Formats: sequence, C-alpha cells, structure tokens
Amino acid sequence: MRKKDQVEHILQGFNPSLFRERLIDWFKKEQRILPWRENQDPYRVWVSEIMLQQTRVDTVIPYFNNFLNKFPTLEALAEADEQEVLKAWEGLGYYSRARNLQNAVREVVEEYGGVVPKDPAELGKLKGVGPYTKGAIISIAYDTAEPAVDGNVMRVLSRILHVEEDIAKQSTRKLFEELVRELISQEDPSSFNQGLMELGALICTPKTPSCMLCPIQEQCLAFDKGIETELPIKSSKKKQKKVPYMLLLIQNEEGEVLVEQRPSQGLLASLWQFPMVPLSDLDQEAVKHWFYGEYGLHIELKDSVDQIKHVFSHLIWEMEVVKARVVGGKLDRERCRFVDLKEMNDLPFPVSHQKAHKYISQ
DNA sequence: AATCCGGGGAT
DNA sequence: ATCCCAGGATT
Repeated sequence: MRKKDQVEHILQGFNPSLFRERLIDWFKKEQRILPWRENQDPYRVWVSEIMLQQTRVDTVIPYFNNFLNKFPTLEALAEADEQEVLKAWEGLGYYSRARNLQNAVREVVEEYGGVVPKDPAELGKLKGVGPYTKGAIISIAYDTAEPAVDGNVMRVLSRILHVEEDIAKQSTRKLFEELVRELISQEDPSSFNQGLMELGALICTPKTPSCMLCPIQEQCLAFDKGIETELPIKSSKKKQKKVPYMLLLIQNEEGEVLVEQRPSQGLLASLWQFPMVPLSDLDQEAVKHWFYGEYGLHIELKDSVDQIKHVFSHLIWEMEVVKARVVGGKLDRERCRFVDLKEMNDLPFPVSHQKAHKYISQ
C-alpha cells in the first residue's frame, strides 16, 4: 500500500500517453538491426535474453548466431550434449546460464509440448528465467503487457522521473516494475519495453548521455534540473579478494597435457582447466608433495613462464604458470586425464586458462 | 539482504 | 582503476 502511494507520487504531473507515443515512435525509427529481431520466435527471443544478461549486445551477436546455427530449435537444444552447449558458451561467462537454459528448454519440450509458456507465472518457474527475462520474453515474443526492468530501464526511468532510490536494492526493481505497469503501452508493449532499453543503450547512457538527441528530453526531470549524470543512485560493491595459485602445465612422455573438469556446481562449473595448486596455505616447496597427494603423480617443476591475473566479479585469481613433467606415480583422480591438443580444443575452457594455452610445448 | 557467478568494453 | 552491462540463484 505504501509502494502504491510512492508510485502515484512519482507519476504526479507526468504525461504517460505522450511518453509512450514519443518512445515508441523513436524506437521504431532508430532501433538497431539485430539478429534476434528478425522475427518473434519465442525460442530465439529466449536465447537472446539469456545471453544478454549482464552482457553487451556486441559481445552477444556472434555467440547468438553460432548458437542458433548449432541448436536451431528447442528440440535441438534439448537433445544436445551438455559439453557441446558449454563449448558454444565458451568465453561468454556466467556458464550456469547455459546449463539452466538447457534444463528449462528440456522442461518446455517435455511438460509444455515444446511451446514456450505464455503465462507469466508458468514462464517464471523455468530455470534461469527471473523477473526481467520473464517480462522480456512475454512482451517481445507474445505482445503481452508485462514489465521488463533491467539496468537500462532503471537508469532511464530514474532520470526521467527523478527517482533517487538505490537501484542496487531489490525493492527498487519492484518499484520500477510498478511504475512500468502504469506507463507501459497496452497496444505495443514490445516496442515500449525494447524502446526503454534501446534508449538506455543508445542515448541515455551511464556516463555521458546524449540528451540533445533524446526523444523524451522535454519530459525528463533530471535534464530539467541538470542532474542527469547524478542518476541513477547505486551503492558501490566491495572489491574482489585475491587468491594465489600455481597453474601447472604438466606433459607426459607423449607430449599430452594434464587437464581436469571442474565440479558440476559453483565457479566455472563443468568447464575444463589445468591443475591449479592453491598457494595461500602452501609454500612453493610443498607443491610437489601436495600434488602427489591429490593426483598420485610425481612431478618435476621446470620453468615458470608467466604470471596470469584474472579478474572475476567477486574475486581475482593470481596464477603463476609453471611447466612440469611427470617423473613417476600413477594418475589417480576423478575427472582428470591427459589429452592431446586436438582433444583439448573440443573441451570448454574458461578464458582464465585459455591464457595459458600458448605455453604448451608442441 | 548479501553473496556468488565471467568476461569485456568504455571512461 | 572503476563502472557497468537486456540478471538469476542461493544462502
């Protein structure tokens, strides 16, 4: 009840029909030509929305085209091998998106007869489909008037309507959803939602918005007050923790390299990597001993060839890349084996470990 | 409400 | 260096 009063207060004196008209006209004229805008196929819209989570349009385009080539339909993706799906996602990040997408697609094929649900509640139950993605799919693929509030929408509306709530909070996203429910076009919710996001991507950008080109300039409270770069307000996140590792490039007599598959949950789940020795609780002399205990192999450390720093959203890996060779023992570890370079190329590797590929001797 | 989960581009 | 990106799941 309080949030409703807040919505009413924020929209006091605002002209929604003028806003809708100008936004949609601008979008229809200025929208970018993008592969997922070729048609309204719910599967294509779905794949694009998952890929676009926390990921820029220019980054997604080649992945989207490749992915739709390999998995053209819901059924094709449902039947695909998970490793193949991860390989198609390699380098895109947030790999649980790929696994959740395939899980959800399989559910749609089995439980919904291969038809992406049109009911928001049903759609929202699917793995990886949250409040934003649900609204995006339902409005873009099915022309249903539901909010699709992402970072762009919160930035654009916080400026136009002068909202000073912290957009890092979940409750603020809900506030914007209520605002969009009042503003959204019932006639063309797809162009309205996409228009808000397109405006955020092309005009109402984070640092230096192009207000002189904005179709909504006349209605924008932030522009009127000259505070557009002060909005939105977002609390800052804390910085990443550094974790030191030794990355081992271990080759046997045949020149094959030791690789292992990461656990099926957590960071970089199910991707492949080179053995990493945690150094935070280990001095370098103890590495060989630790490695024998974990892998059953006696190794001899050779050259240290590089120092790789890889930044994640919540931590930083600092990896010393060391070459090594096997001098004895017997490999005894799950999800771990020697592969030649041809095999290695078929396995999905995180970018952090791709950086070490070039140091492998031929 | 916090934290986890990738990688890259813009500033 | 810092921010942010067509966010969601887990705790």
